[in-house]
Amino acid sequence: MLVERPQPIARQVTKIISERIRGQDYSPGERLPSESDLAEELGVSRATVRSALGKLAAEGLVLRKQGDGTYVNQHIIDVPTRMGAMWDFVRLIENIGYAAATQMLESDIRPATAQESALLRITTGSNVITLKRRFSADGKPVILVNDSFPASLFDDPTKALEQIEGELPLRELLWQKCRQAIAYAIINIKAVLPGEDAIQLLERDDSAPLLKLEQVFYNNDNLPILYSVSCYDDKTLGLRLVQTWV
Amino acid sequence: MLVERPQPIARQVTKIISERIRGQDYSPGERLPSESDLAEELGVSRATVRSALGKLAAEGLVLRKQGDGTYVNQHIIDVPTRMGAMWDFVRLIENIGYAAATQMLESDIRPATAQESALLRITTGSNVITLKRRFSADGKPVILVNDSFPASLFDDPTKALEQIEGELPLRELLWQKCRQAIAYAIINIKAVLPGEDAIQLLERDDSAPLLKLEQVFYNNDNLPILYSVSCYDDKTLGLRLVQTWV
DNA sequence: TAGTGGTCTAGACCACTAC
DNA sequence: TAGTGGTCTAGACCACTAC
Repeated sequence: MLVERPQPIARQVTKIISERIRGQDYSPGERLPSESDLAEELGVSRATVRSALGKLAAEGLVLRKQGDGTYVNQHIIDVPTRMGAMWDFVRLIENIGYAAATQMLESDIRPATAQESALLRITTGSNVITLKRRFSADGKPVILVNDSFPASLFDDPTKALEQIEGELPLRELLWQKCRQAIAYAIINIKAVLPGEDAIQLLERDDSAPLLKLEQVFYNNDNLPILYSVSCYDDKTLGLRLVQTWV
Repeated sequence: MLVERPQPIARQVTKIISERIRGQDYSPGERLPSESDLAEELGVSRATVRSALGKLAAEGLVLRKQGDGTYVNQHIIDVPTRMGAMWDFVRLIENIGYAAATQMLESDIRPATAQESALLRITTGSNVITLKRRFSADGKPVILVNDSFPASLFDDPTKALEQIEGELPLRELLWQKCRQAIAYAIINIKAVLPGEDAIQLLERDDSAPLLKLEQVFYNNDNLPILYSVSCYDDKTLGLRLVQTWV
């Protein structure tokens, strides 16, 4: 169950090429070796190389031109927030160059509200575990997150509450403690004026608007396992992302 | 140059399966036929079926379970905004169920500002074409867009200005008139208080915050070809999207 | 026209799950 | 244990571009 399996070859190739680009073994704007040459050099099939390059193209790290070649996209190297990483706040903050810190403000286990039971599709009154966390960049609070998930995911919910630490990304926590993998999420983005709560906890001296992200995460069996609401100080952080059409 | 080429087989397969799901030939939550069965039925290789299913899985329309099967994801069918379609405002509005209308408020050709010339990487003072457009949902104004792109993309910029109509998506326009295809975009999402301009043009009776999207679009040669700033009334429209981890 | 990326096939073997 | 999706290969042909 917990044996270390080797990474798939395609993933290894993705990593190798990605590191060559980031390490400037392939310079910004430069044309990569052809797919056939890469396949020969790395001792894999061309299909495997194409699979790896496809991943990098979807991230925007390379641009492909039929009949010509594959080029390094210098602009994307500095853009910290690829879409998939958008919700990993610690990595997001660190990528921009700040020191990230996580603080657990509250954690509780209590009956679900009507909204929670609807979104998480559990019976009203059954227990949810709730967390209120705060993320800081260089000591300045920038993100406020309220999470709630069904207590039934854990064998022993009360014990679970003690084990939860602020540092561990919820994605990891849900996998390690509950064997729950997140398959997809439905996300709602809004602009809001901060409430009293947010003004105080984000230490705002004004009431400039915040980004609010409401997210419901589903597992591979299509069951909701996490409801999360984040208030996001875009003045300090900036929510940047890359969109590709491949 | 303009001959109609048949769609790639994988794309056709994607379309067929997608339509079967949306038309409930495969019911919500149901397991699809196995990849081998689909391949046989459609007369294509399993690799082609997998390529098509990969696209649908990335959109969140199906969930794959190794050793088990591929399942229809009923939740996603109603979510209008897949990430790729997020910037096609007309489709966005219509998908939610409103009647969409586009209005060209201003169009101009003038020397680039310092910011524009920096973002579009053209020499200061060279001409840009600028558009101010407004999108409505059921007659209610909901999105305000300011576009600017280098006049040099057109052979005859002055003439081009006359040809531009509000209805045509810029993506189409850039392709049809300039043979420019958008490869990727870098997007910035912010929350702002609406300016005088926006309050008036979006006919707001309050000054509730708006979403602001700043986007720079690049072509396949990694040259910026379009700078676009959108103010977005999330109260009426809601910015919803699906994120998958595949 | 040589060389590039884009598409597709047939086949093999593996990891995993429902039964 | 039968059947599923996940990975990988070798090879073919095509569309397209730089030269």
